[in-house]
Amino acid sequence: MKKMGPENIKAMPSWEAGVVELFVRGANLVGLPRSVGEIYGCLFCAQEPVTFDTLVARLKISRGSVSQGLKVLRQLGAVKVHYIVGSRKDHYIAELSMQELVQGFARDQLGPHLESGSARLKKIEALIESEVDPEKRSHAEQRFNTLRSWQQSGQKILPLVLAVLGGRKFFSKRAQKD
Amino acid sequence: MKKMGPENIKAMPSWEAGVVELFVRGANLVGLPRSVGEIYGCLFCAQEPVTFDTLVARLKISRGSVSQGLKVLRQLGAVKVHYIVGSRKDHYIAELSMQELVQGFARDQLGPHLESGSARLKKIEALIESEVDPEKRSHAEQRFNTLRSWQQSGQKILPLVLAVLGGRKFFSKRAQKD
DNA sequence: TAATCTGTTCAAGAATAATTGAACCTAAGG
DNA sequence: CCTTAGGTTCAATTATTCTTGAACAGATTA
Repeated sequence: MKKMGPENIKAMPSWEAGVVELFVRGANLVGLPRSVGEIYGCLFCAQEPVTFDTLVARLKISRGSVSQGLKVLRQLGAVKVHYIVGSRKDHYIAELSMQELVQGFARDQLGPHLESGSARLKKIEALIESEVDPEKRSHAEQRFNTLRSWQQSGQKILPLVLAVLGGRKFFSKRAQKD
Repeated sequence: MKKMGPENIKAMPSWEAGVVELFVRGANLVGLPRSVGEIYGCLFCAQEPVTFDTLVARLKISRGSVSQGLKVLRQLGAVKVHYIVGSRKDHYIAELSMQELVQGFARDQLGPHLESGSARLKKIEALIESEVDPEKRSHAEQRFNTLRSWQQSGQKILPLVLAVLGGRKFFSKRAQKD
């Protein structure tokens, strides 16, 4: 089979650089590493599926970063693998549906936090009932109720956001293996 | 004037420790340093206004951290200073209105990002019009439109979130000096 | 004015998080 | 089998962010 010659490694056009920068800031905003933003940005701009090696060349980051970044993005549902016939390389494309992106983020990044938060609230409640002496109990309970009401508000918001973005359903329990 | 004896420095009750932990994780979730979460958590639990020194003692963190943490929290509107008569010390109380907290966060943390994002979008648009060669122009424009539609969705969401939390108005331009 | 009390600032050090690159798999080709 | 291409892993390095504490500034009192 044909050996691929050196790839498409011409410099990134400036509008793409701008988009990449935008996604780098976005990634940072939601607590993801810069490299993840770069990779998504690059795929977002691309007209055709992009290979691993092209990402390394275009972004000038290490193979390790690309591998890990793609892993995160696949897991979030932000990129899809596009298998191309006579090529052993994986080709990647960006998921452009905001709905998908937000759902993936909610599932993988927010979900676990919300669950653990919920567990912690239960613990706190138990501690209040068992360890706070009566004179202070009422105040502690009041604060606890505030926390719970915040949690409830939070839970209302997520589905709402998904609805605005055109989404239908919410996250169940997760699936998708590495 | 009377010299204050050594403060209330008994160990933090375990339910408070739990709440502090919760806020530490919350702070981390929204990109704020641990110490800010600790301080807010401590104030949140307190029955009465708390002094600077009490925070240092209860949380076992440095005066510098407390000073900086309180600065952030004041700026966000998450704590208020409560002036108490015959005391030169500042006393702090936590703002318990979720609405206030979210508004402050939107104004100080999100706002600037959204504005700069908007500016970047304009730049990208200009670059596409001026530098992308015709065969690729249409694709680039299509991607740009996707970005803009995402931005618009984002802008719809914020007021909506504030509404769910009982808020009325949104952020204008900011005020409040250090 | 000196002395003390409160709190702030910021450079230096400590702690975290991200990136790199070489070793390492696995599948396919020869 | 042995080799190579394509990717992944992970320990070590590097970059970033947080915390600390000593020096500082203002404000009050003696």
